[in-house]
Amino acid sequence: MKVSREKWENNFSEWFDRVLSEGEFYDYGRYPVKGMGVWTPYGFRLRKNIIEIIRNLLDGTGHEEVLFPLLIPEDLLRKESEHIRGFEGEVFWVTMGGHEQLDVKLALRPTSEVAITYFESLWYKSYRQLPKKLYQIVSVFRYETKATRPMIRLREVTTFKEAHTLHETYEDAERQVWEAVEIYKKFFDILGIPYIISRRPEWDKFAGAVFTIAFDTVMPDSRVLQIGTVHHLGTHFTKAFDYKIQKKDGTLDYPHQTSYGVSDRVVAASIAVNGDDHGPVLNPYIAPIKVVVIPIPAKTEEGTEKVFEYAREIMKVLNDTGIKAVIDEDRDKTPGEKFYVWELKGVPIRAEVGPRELKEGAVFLKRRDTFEGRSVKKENLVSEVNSLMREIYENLKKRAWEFLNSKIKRANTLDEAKKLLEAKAGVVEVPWCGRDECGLKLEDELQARVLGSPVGEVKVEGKCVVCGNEAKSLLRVAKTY
RNA sequence: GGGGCCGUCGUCUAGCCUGGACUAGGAUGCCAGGCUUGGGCCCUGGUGAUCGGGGGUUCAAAUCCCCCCGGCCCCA
Repeated sequence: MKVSREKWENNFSEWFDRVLSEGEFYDYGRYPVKGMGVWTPYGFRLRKNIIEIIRNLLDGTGHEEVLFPLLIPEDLLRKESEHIRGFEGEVFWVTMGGHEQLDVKLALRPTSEVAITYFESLWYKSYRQLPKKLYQIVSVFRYETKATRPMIRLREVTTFKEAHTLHETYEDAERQVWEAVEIYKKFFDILGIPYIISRRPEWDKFAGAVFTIAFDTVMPDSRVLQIGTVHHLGTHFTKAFDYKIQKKDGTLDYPHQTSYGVSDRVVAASIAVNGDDHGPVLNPYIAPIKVVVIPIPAKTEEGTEKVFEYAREIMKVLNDTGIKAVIDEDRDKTPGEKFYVWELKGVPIRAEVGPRELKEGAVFLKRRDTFEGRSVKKENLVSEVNSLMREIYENLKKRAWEFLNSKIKRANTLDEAKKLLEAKAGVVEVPWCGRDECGLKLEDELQARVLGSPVGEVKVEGKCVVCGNEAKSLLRVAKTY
C-alpha cells in the first residue's frame, strides 16, 4: 500500500476537521459557544501524554507548578499599560454576579503575568530567593473576533502552559530565556514536531515584553503556526507594581522577569505534522494506543474462536510489558473496515492476527507510517514492537523535518518573495536592513506576516528587499494561522 | 475591520430561487437479524429532524422579510 499525502497537503483544513471528529480526538463546532471545543476521551489522552512531557521537562529544570485563579480584577489587569493595550480588545469580562452588577469587572484571564507578578511581590523579597520559576497549566480566554478554528484559534484555550520566572538581573532573565528555548527544543524534539526559531519583530512582540522568541512550524497547507513563545519581560511588570527586591549589595531594585508558553496548538501540530490521506500518524511516544490488535476470522466458528483467543493473548503480552494495546473484537465489522478506523486514529502499529499467524505462532505487524508489514514470532513480539516504535519515531521525525526544510525558501527581491508565497512556499527569508519601517512595508506588500529574524549568527549578504540598503539580517515572512 | 457563502435526523445532504401534494426524501451511522470477514462486502427490518433561535408577512413558511446565535471562505 502506497502512502499518499494529497488530501493532507492540498486539502488540509478538511483533512484536519475530519481527523478530529472521525478520529474522535475533539468535538468542535457543536458546542453552542463560538471557539470552544470538547476534548473527547481519545483526544484527552493524547493531550494528557503531551502535557506529561512538558511537565516533566519543567519539573526537571527547577520549575514549580502552581495554580492561580481564573478571574483577574480589572484594576489588576490594567496595571501594565502596554500589556492591557495589547489585550484590551479580546478580554472576556464577568460583569454580573447573580442579579447584581459587579463594582469591579472581572476578566477571564487572557494570560497571567499580572496575577503572578502581584503574588511574586508578596512572596519574594530577597535575591536569595531568586531565580524563581513557576508555571501553571490552565484555560485562558480570548475574545477572538476573527474566524476561530479547532485547537488552533480558540476563545477558550484549554491547555495553556504558562511559565513565569523572576530574576535579580536582566542578564539572568536573558539566560532564562535561552534555557526556556532549550526546554522547548527538547519538548518539540520529543514530539517530533519540526520548528524554526525566530526573534519576533518589535511590532509583533508580546504586549509588555522587551523581546519575544517564537517557535513556528509549517502546517501541511504551507501556512505557519506559532507553537511556542518565550518573552523577556524586563522590569515592565515589576515596575508597574513598584515591586523591588533586595539585591546582594543591599540596594533595592526591580527584579526582571520572563514568561513562556505553549498551548493546544502543540496537540494540533502533533496530529497535523505527521499525516497522510488515511489520517494522522501519532508519534509512538505520545500515542494513547501503541498497538491495535485486529483478529482475522477463520473459515469456521471454532477456528475463529481460537483466533480471537490468540489475539487476546497477544494484547495481554503487550500490555503486561507496559505497551498500551487494544483489541478490536467487533464481530460485525470486517478487518478491512477496522483498518481504516484505526488508521484515522493514528495508532502507530497494527497487529493482524489470523489463522495463518495462529498456525505459525506469529503476529503480522504493520506500521502506520509506511504501511510496511512483517511477520514476527510471538516470542519476539515485545522486542519487535519496541524496535518498530523506535523506527517509526525516527522516520516520522525525519520526514517532518524534511517537509519543514522544503518549506523554507530564500528570495532576494520583493517580486521573488511574492511569487514564492503565492506558490505556497511556506516561509520565505529575505535580506533586511533591520528597520521596522521596511518590515512593516514588507508585510503590506506581500500580504503576509513577518515572523522575525533567525536566532543566532546568520551571515547575510545582499540588500534589503524593501529599501535597498545593506542587509543586516534575514527576515522571515509567511502566511500564518 | 470589510466582503461573501452557509446552518434540515448523530454525520453528510435533497427540498428553498417559484410558499400549498413535505406525513420533510436519500446516504451514512446507530439498534436487531442474516450473510460475509487478510483493505470501508451485501440483504431485511427498526431508530432517528419541534428544518440553528426569536420575531414578522400569509388562509398557509424549511421555503419570503428582520434581528440574534453559530460555522466556513476571501480580503485588510
